[in-house]
Amino acid sequence: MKNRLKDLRAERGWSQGDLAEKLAVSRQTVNALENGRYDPSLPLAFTIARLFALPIEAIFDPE
Amino acid sequence: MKNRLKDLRAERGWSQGDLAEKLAVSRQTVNALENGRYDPSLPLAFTIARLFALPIEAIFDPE
DNA sequence: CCCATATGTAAAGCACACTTTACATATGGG
DNA sequence: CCCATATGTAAAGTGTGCTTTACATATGGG
Repeated sequence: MKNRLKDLRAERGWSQGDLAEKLAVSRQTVNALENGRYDPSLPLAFTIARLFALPIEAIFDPE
Repeated sequence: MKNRLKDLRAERGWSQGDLAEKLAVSRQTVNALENGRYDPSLPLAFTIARLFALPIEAIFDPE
């Protein structure tokens, strides 16, 4: 599953640690998501979508 | 996390087994999702949304 | 009455989502 | 140069998403 996390984060000038804090997950989790090592849980996907004020479908692409 | 699976399935006159087959998961998984025992993975949420032709946010509610 | 179909649930097992701790490397500012 | 910050990754542990097999119960049609 592809995602636009790295772009969305960079647009806002946030570090992975900043994003992790806002999402209440570890920095390693953010890194793993950005680099496609695994997909977020559905609840985390909702948290991410809410943070960026976008639909889940606008951030994640099942491809 | 709440979801509208049971309603959407009933509207179409499908059994849990029918839905499981269309989603390519086990009937127990459909039953567990409908009864809120756990949330689907993000890929499965996308499959469900595609099947019902609805956005993920129209089916699942993180509450 | 039977039986087929639908639903709920349990147990054991595997894979993955996420954690903490830890280390390596790059980069830019003093 | 140094050091702080940012990023990538690894290992071990926990919980959960999903599987297969299995059993119990309800319900409606013949």
